[in-house]
Amino acid sequence: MEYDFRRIEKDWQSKWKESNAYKVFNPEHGKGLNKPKYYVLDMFPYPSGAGLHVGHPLGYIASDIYSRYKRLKGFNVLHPMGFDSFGLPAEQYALDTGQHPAVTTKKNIETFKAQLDNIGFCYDWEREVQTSDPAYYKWTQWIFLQLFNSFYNRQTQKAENITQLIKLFDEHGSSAAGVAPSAISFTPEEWKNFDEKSQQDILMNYRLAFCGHGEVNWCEALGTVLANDEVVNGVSERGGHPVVKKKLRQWYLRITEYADRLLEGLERIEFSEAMKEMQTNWIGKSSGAEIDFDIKGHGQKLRVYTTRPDTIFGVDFMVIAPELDLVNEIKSAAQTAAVDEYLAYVKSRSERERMAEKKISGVFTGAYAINPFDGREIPVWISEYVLAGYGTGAIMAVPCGDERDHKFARHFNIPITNIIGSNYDGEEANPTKEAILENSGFLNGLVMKDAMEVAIKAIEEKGIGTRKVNFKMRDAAFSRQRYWGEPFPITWKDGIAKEWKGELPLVLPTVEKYGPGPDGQGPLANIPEWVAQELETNTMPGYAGSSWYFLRYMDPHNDKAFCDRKVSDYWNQVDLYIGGTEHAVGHLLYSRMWTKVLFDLGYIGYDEPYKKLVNQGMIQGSSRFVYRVQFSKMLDVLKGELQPFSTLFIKEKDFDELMNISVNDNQKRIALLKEKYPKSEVILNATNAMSLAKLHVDVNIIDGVELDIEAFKISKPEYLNAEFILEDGKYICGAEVEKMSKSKYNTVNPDDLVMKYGADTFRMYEMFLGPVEMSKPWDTKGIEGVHRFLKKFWRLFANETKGLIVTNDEPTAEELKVLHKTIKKIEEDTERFSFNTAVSGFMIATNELTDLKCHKRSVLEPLLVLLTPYAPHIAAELWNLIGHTDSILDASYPEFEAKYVAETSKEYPVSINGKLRTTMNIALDAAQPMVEKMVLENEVVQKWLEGKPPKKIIFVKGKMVNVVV
RNA sequence: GCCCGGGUGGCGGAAUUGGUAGACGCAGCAGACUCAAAAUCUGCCGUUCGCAAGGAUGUGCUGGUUCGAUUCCAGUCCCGGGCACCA
Repeated sequence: MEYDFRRIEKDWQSKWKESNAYKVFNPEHGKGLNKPKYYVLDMFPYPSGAGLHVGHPLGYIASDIYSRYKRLKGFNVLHPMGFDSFGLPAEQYALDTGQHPAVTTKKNIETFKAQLDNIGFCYDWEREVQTSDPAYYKWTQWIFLQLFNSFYNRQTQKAENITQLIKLFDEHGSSAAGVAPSAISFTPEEWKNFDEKSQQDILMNYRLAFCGHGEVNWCEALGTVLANDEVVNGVSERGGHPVVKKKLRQWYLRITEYADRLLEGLERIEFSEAMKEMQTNWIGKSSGAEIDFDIKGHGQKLRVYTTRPDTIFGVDFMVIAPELDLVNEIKSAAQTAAVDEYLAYVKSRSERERMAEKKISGVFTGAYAINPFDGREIPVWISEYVLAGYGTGAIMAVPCGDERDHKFARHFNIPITNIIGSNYDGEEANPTKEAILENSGFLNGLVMKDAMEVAIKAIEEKGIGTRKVNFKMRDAAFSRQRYWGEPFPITWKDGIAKEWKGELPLVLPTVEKYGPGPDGQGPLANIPEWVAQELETNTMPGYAGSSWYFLRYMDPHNDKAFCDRKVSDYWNQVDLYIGGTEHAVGHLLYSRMWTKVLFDLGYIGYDEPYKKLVNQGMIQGSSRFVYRVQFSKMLDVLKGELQPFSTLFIKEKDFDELMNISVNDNQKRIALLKEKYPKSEVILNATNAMSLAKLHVDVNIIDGVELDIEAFKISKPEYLNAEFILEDGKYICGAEVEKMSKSKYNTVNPDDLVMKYGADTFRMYEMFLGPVEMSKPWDTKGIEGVHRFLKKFWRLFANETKGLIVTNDEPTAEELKVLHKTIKKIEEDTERFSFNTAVSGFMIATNELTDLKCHKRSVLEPLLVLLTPYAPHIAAELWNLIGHTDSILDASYPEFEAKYVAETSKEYPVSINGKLRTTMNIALDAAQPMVEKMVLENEVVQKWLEGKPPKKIIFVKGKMVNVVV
């Protein structure tokens, strides 16, 4: 009876499918109610055309193991899967091939599902969601309308319906409590007398989803705007196309109103410190003050933002962002030419240039600001290092305390005032907060961090400024000029945006062509019927559908609500969320905001979606290279035809050496080759034209680093006559770790591994590679070891000749010890997501039981249950083989206490410095001084000190490890 | 530049967080079974001295605390990730 994993896995997968074994019940159906709930969620995939590679399932396997474990522990577990099926690549594909994105998406999803089922996940597919499904995006649109129809009440600190804001305006005008300051102030009467357009324009400034004109990240190549987190180093995250700032009408989410709550919420959830740090940095909260400076000889005031009001006496110059209108109002006649020239220069520089080369530049405006405390005249400069979009777009520069200000002052020879005495060395700025202030008027003698409060109070008393908190985070751009996304249920009439009157969903229409519409509009603008209805022509961004999907899984077929309140109360927060770090400041921030809004409006009962987040590491590809030298006939070169004449594959280090020789020095290159490979036919016949190339080779035809030359020639027939330079009869490939991708020929398809070793082996091997959180290059080599383990495990139950060999004998103490040790280890490891050590635990137990020749049911049965989450198919098969008629999926996880106690010796708990230790484990010569230091709570040690030594002390390598009475 | 992680055999990685460093697996070496192969099993496997028993040394580097440090502290050098003119 052999371990026939192919048959076993096929059988069980179809059995589980037929019996709906993984169906999850909501409480109203009766089945879940008496159990506590547990919600395990994976970040759902974008169904790309490339299918799954071995990197994808890492997190899915971990979550599947944990779900199955929790289920065996008696929880009602929700562990769904779905697809984030709106997005750019499908649309790009449509542009290229003319195939409708819905068609390709459907095909891709089918492939994904087949691949996932192959690995044996316990998804309830009846709960699948697809963001591009009208039944799903109906509710994305509905939630969008909730955002559109809400504002953030700063007094109650939550989202409220827009009608409440209208009421506030009716009663108190623009100065109503809780209403953010507005550009225009108005009384209740004025409000009521505004025409509709004016009223709507004002309301738009408060809606949580709003439309505005602003500088957006415009990507010409993609023909759409991008959110800040979708732009990396001045190019688009997807595709790496250049991004420029452009003023456009766009939809936004007013996420800035939630900045404080998004920060506060981090304290209540289990995210990794790194993740919290990333979100905190992105939100970028800082507190300080805004201060007005009079400008000499102008009615104008210059308002700056600073986090260090304590340094107000150290201000030696001011800097304004070049984009500010104020610049032109205050520039002096003498400086006008210089200022204009500088403005032109700034305008000529692209965002990328600005980021790439940060050189010190700027120009004096000719104006002076007056320090409100000592009346000093401070020159006002403009420079591109001050950003128009942050704070007031103007700063007070304190060179002795700020590195950038210091460099600027040095560069332009501006005299530096020292207010921190010896803490400033004249060479480098010192941003300390601990120094005692000097040359600082009424702040003299104060420690800087204490002086901050004093300074802010003085500023407020003088009426020249206020305490101010600023955030780096901006409102999120929420519209895309694309086709394959949710349409906005919004109509425009006379410049007023209104909720679409029809019944949701507003279905995405079919288009003839997917190209952009007129004037930077989306493809929807090409459809006459759409435009005739005055519908919004933008669509929502990719993160719209993913911002709330975790709620839809709870109640996926509800057509009355996005999710019944009773159901969302039952399933509550996601207990465990597994996914990559790449969504740190995108999806994870947006979905937290949406959750808070839905909570504020009373639709759900909690304001954080994810209780605990585990970031799985990326599995990188381990690429292999061959190093090609190609020669062409001289005659062909002269004719301009570079037909490859002969090909040679050389060693990596020789290739590197060749690369160091200039391309123009072909003779030198050939000489080097002749020296290295004097026997090579190819080189002896070499002519002048040589080309060098480092080529990716498919990792699947390589064993380690050794190239299978025959297989290589079959896959690339053009190299049939190529010559290979061998070392010890082998061609050794170069190796590099890169991102796993088809174009690098370093992807490994899980289907192939499942076919060769089985799903159970594949699952366990992915876990065995190392901690889930860790990124590591894929290496197929070790998979044999895990496969051997499963075969060995099988042989504890059955044997080729005799068949089933499980006995009903009583276990020995030694066997029980193995069992209990293993139970303890696997449980603890599974609880703390240490799946790699848990797999080791199974291997150790199997080895030990094999050595003990233990085939006893009472020992093997609990182990089998233990194994179920990790290798469900083999566990189910063996469970039935040993006579169970029920499903192992319903078995109850064994809750034995692990017992280490052996018959012959006892370990006594000893407390050292207040910490409990289970063993005494000390060097012999060090024992006496240590014992004197110990807090003695232990009879044996007490007696020892009284002169009654224990019966036996066990030493290992001179160290006492155990005490026996 | 700033902020987080992390440096342990030939390799992936363990070490219950201050108590036998290198579990488990891969690779390697030697052997058993076999006509042979596959499969399976046994032994060895950080470095170094030794025929051996055994000794010395060893967790990036330099110090420190401790009876005892891979673990804690200070300094330093590498590697990975995030942010990057946010005043």
